Amino acid sequence: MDEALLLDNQLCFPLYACARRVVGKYTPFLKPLNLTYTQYIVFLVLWEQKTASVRELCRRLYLDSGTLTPVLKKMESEGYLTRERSAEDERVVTVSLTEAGLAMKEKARDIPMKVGACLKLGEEEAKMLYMLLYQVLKETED
Amino acid sequence: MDEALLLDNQLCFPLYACARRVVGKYTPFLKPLNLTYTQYIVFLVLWEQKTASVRELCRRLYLDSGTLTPVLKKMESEGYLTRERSAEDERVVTVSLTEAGLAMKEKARDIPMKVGACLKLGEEEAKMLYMLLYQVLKETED
DNA sequence: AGCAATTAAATTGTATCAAATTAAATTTCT
DNA sequence: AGAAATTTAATTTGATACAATTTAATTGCT
Repeated sequence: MDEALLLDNQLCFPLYACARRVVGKYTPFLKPLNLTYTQYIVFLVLWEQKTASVRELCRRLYLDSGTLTPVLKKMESEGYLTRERSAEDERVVTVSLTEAGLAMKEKARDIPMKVGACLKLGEEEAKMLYMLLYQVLKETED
Repeated sequence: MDEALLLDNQLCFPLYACARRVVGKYTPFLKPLNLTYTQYIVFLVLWEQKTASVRELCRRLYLDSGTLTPVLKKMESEGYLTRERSAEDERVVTVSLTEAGLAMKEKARDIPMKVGACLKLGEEEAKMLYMLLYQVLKETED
């Protein structure tokens, strides 16, 4: 028998399933705000720094421009942010939060707490999981 | 400041990014076999048990029929499996591996090892991560 | 200065995903 | 038995993802 090929022996599998499950836990809280998960994580960055290039967003969110561009355009059309070519370097598109985008922060304030409650992980376990995930992200760079 | 809204404080985020990253590590090994990751995990189940209902596949893979049906049809059209209505209960579709599907197992044999090498996690860490992920999957059921 | 290499976004094509709906079969209840 | 409820798949719809390509701008090299 091929132990290595057993579904339950593959680390990738629970990782993949778990990510979809946890992202899904956000849906009931995001839906009333008319936000998707991807839009939400874009907001998380912009609530921190208010302005970012598309490149920076891609890097921080581990997403590529092919994914983010349409999401950003949608958010722009909904009035949550603006997209402008940089004057110094016209390749760069700078994304900036609008007042409406900033206002959304209040409505989303309690989401992390609510989702956290769904996970039922102890503090130590959450910290450990967090650490291991970032370790994998770091080790698999490039 | 809103600590909870910081991107780096959200467990969901590295989980989501990490899952996509690790799935991406399979691509270079799956592409020569002309397989996608989803097709690969369907194979993982079928290499174990040769036959499964769509329902069983959905449950084991944490995917729903909306995702699996087109994948299974594609794999059927490529000759890797068959789909048949059960005689006893015609709601049930039974998926069965063909010879070609079984033969694929040989070609995929070394994939777990190759991908595992990319992750660079120690045995203890891998075990811990694995355990925590399954714990989250269990705690977030229903 | 001028060309090559690089970089940033956007575009295109393929493959997922999940939620909601539909349709058919089966089970349960009376 | 027959209606109602449940179950299983399939379908439809909307939003992602990523790879590969394209376009335009900038940088590096000579």
